[in-house]
This record gives sequence, C-alpha cells and structure tokens, in this order.
Amino acid sequence: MTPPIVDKATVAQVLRDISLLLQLQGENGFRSRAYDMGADRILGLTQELGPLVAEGRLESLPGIGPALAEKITELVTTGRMTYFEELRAKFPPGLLELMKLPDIGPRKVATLWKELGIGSVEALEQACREGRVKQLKGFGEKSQAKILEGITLYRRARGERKLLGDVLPIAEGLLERVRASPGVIRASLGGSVRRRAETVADVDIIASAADPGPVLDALATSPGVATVIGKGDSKCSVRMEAGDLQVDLRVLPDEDFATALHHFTGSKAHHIRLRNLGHERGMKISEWGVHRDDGTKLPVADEAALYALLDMQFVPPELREDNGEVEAARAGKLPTDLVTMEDLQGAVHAHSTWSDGRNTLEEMALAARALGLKYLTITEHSEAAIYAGGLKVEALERQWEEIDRVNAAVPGVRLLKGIEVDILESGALDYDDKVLEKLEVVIASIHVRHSMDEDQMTKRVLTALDNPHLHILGHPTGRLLQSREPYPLRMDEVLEHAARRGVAVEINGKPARLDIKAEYVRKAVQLGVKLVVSCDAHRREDLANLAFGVATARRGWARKQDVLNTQSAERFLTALRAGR
DNA sequence: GCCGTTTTCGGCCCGACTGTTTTCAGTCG
Repeated sequence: MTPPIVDKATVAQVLRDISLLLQLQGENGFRSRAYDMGADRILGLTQELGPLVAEGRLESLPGIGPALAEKITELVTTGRMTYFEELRAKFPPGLLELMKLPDIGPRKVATLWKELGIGSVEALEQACREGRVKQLKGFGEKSQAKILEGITLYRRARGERKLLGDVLPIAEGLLERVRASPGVIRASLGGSVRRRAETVADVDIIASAADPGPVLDALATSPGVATVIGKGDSKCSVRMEAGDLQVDLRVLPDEDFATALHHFTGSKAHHIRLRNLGHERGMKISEWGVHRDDGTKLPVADEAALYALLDMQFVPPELREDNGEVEAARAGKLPTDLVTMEDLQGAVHAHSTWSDGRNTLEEMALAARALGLKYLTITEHSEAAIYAGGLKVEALERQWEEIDRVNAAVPGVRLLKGIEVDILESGALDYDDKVLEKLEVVIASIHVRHSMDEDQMTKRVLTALDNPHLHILGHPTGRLLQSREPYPLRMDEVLEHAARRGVAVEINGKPARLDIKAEYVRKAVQLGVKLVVSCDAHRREDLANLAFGVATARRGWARKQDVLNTQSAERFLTALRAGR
C-alpha cells in the first residue's frame, strides 16, 4: 500500500493549528510553543521528510521530542493525526480564524466563545454591532470598535503576505525619510525585510536618537501614510495606503541601537537560541542591551560585538532562521564569503524586443553597463513559446547579427548569445542540437504542460539535463509566489542529476519567482551544483531583480565561488561547459 | 512538550503598548 503524501507544509500547518488550539484551551504556553517550534523545524528542513520518518530519525532534530515525533509519524504514514482530530473537535472550526484578527489572541477568543458562544468572524461582527462585546469583562467600547475595524482590514487583506519585491522599495523610501529626520544617529530596516524573506507581513525600522519625538513624527507624517495606528514615546506604527502595509518604527538611545536592531531583525527562532546562549553565560539579552545577572550593562557597539560576546561568528541577517546557523557560527564554520551584489560581473537571463521584452538589445546593454555589469546573457524564448514571441531559427540568426552590432557600438559590456529554450513534454529541447551548439548560453525552462504527474515531470526534466548542449536549468520548479504552486517534481533527484551532468541551476531573481528557493539553493550547494543568479529581465528595470536573486542565494548559504556569474565573461562561458 | 556543563525536574526570551484596569491582562513582535 502506498502511503498518503503528506508534505512538510501540511505537517507544519497541523502543528501550528495544534499550538493555537492548546492556547485556546489555556494550556501551558510552553507546551503550545513546542508545537510551534516543531512546525518551524519541519518547514526549515533541507532534507526530505519521508526518509526521516521511515528511518525513525525525527527525534534527532532539535525541538522534536518523542511526542512530536510520534504524532508526525502517524500523520505522514497514515495521513491522519488522532490527537489533532480530537483536539479540533472540541471547538467550532471558525475559532482558529478568529485568532487571525488583529488584537485578538487566544484568551479573548476563549472568552468570546465561552461567554457569547461566538465561533466565527461573522458571529463576532454581529455581536459587536449589537453592542454585546463591550459588556464583556476585559472588553470595552474601544475594543469593540477596534475589532470591527480589524474585521474590515482582515477581509480586505485576507492576511496575505506581500512580495518582498513590492515592499522593499517602499521600505527603503521610508528609511531615507527617517534618516533625514532631526537628530537621527543611526537607522536601519529590520524584520523579515532585512532578512530578505520571500514575502513579508510588515516593515520594521529601527533608529537611534537622543530625542525620539521628531523621528517618530517623521514617519507619522510621511506621504502615503493612511492611518497612524499607535504612537508612544519610543514607537510609532502606521498603515500605508499602498497595500495596507503596516510600518513599525522604534527609536532608542544610540547605545541600545545594536541590540534593538538585532532584536527587531529576528527571526524569533534565531533570537531565542541566542538568548538561551546568553543565559548560559550569565547574560540577559534584550532589545535594551545585554545585562549581566548582577545588573551591569555590557556595551554593545554593533551586531558583530553581540555575536562576539556569545563566542560566535557574525551571522548575516539572511541566515538568521535557526536552520543550523547558530551551531555553525559557534563552531566557526559559517561561510564568510556569501555571494554579494558586488561580486556579480554579469547578469543572466534577459529578453528584448526580439521576443517578449520591452526594451531593445542596445537599451538592455546600456542599462547593464550603467549598473557596472560586464556582460548580459540574451536569452529569448524559443519557437514553441508562441505566446511569448518565441524565435524561429532564422530570426535567431538575424538576432546574432544585431548582437554583434550592439557589442561593437557599446563598449564595456558584452551581450552573450543565448536562448531560453523550452523543455518539451518529452524532455527534448525546442531547437535542434545543430542550433543549440552555436549558442554561447543555453537555458532550458518549462513554460507549458505544467499538469503532469510527479513521475512524468521528473523524467521530463532529467531527460532535458542529459542534453549535452544545455548549460542552465531555468526557473526549475515553475512556482509563482502566491499564485501558482511548483510543478510536481522530485527536486532532490533533479539537483543530484544536475550535479552529475555538470548543468548549472538558475536562481531566478524575479520577485514573484525566486526559483529555486533558498532551501534548494542550500541543497544544491551541498551537492556541488553550479549556480547562476539571474534577473529574468523583460525590461531594463528588471536588471534590479539580481538583488533578489543574490538574497535568495545568500539565504541558501551560497558563496561567491558557487555562483558562476561572479566570474568574467570568458571564465563564465568556460565554467558553463566544464563537465558537459 | 522539550531539554540538559543548573541533566530526569524545573525551567523555558522579554518588553512596549493598549485598554480597561485603580495594579493588570492581553497582544504583539
């Protein structure tokens, strides 16, 4: 009998729901937290869940003990978890949704349920309108109004996180405004934006100043602010008109800047690890500094000093997820040469007006040169991609003549002749080998026929990797954040085969793709797979996508040496062919 | 529920802000 397929995301969701249900029940908060941390641990796994379960190795994971291991094993092998089903049956299904409302947590939900029998967002809305909520102990007129407001907001945003690519420009604009306000000494973005998470829920800004007042005012009066949610002596929260984006600003004395920045950068899991390490050393770490148990405060000039106090290497923000970085930093084994934007000499994966791009080849070349890049791979769509203006072979050959002309006309940057060739249903590529062998850069991607099953899709990609003219596997999982699931594909097999065949794998920096994702980057690095950071540019502004590709590479622990387009054009082309 | 140089019990990160309180509970990050 084939066991049901329960993926990591499903396991993590069940554990999170258990955590919430336990809070509703008023259980020990640490017990609830154990399930939450278990969910984090499963989601952060770089290895497959199946073998871990089959071989009984779940308990070897930190944060997973006998109880969680047993329950996860039951879920993965049978598709059900008795404990979860029994727990869930004690409450109406709508209660978990109530907890997603702002300012509503487990205690309030429990009160609403016990006192008024409220078990859904709709019921809560009605009770507020009828004035029944404000009569409850612990609630009042303001709480009731705030809940109604929260319901409106919740329905509008549906709790969706936003793409980093959409939020970062807004966040950086606000940071500039804060930096320019009177008396600011230091200021930085924090939170998941600073960690460069794929999607983010809000923006955190941390600043230091002797007098916080004018700095807080600067945010409160920024253009684009819809409402000021709250404003105190050290903190101001606003909601932006664009996308209901919430922005939190904290302003502290400069001596507390480093610890505050660290605190509000997170992640929570990384933080808890550090605080525990501090605890072992008789130090209490908070956003207000590091204190010895006798109360004396230790100076912390910057984040590096904080890690030094804990006898650890500095951990870059992108790595702070408690995915092994704490152990590595303590052992001195954290990579110190993670790839940076400055390392990139060339940009991979660009389209022009020859297929579905908006700018001409010359405009793309000029834009690349303006960014300090030495080369750009021009990779239009191939014939099968009719919807995207895919090129027939004779058009491709005419394009080479124009590339030669542009290369002569625009010194300092080189356009490389390439293609983004479709991987057909059979795994064959959309051009004849005789065409492919003339190209300097061959990226192969899937654009059509997504709905194959896992076996078929895996075979299709493995077959493509066997083509001797293929250099780079493009956006390998085909996902679009928040709109399309990845193809069913056994990525472990794909990455192992890419390593064997010497094919490079793309880290596509388009904010809605980020494909492959950081977890797979890490796996690829471990397997010795060659990587390229790409922009998937369809207009010159898209060259900026490289920054998101670099962020994904860093989150996957990729070093400069792991990324081929950190090399010169000649070495890049040689490296693409090495082992092929 | 997990964990261990405080090791099989007794801890577990910690503070700001808000509203409903008249000394604190709940939520959030």
